[in-house]
Amino acid sequence: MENPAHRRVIAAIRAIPSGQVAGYGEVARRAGLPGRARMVARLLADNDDPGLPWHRVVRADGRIAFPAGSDLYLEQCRRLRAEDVQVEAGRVRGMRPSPSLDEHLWGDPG
DNA sequence: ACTGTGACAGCTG
DNA sequence: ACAGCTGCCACAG
Repeated sequence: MENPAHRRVIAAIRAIPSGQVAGYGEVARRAGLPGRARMVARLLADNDDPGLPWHRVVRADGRIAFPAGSDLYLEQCRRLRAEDVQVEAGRVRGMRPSPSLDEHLWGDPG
């Protein structure tokens, strides 16, 4: 069964262009459902559509959501690399952790 | 209604 | 960058 909110999330995931990634919370936000990151995760877990680019959804810090070494982890890693996405230590390059208070106040000294 | 769990996020040390 | 804690939402028992 599918709710209107579910369709939004699925659409948001399908909207992620190849070679790019988005966080769970990001997807939820784009779907007009701020704070529903867990919902995105649940939908993906329940998802059956092989055409859905689920591999483009990662954690907010760019890390793969699966435990390192697991089948799904390896699969996602493989798919991302197939799209020329730099993946290192289970983490996607280009994503950066949320700015800490220090960096936010003082700025990045570089 | 309460509790436990999970493909999460944000802040703090 | 890493670990710990808290807040959050949805679902199953």
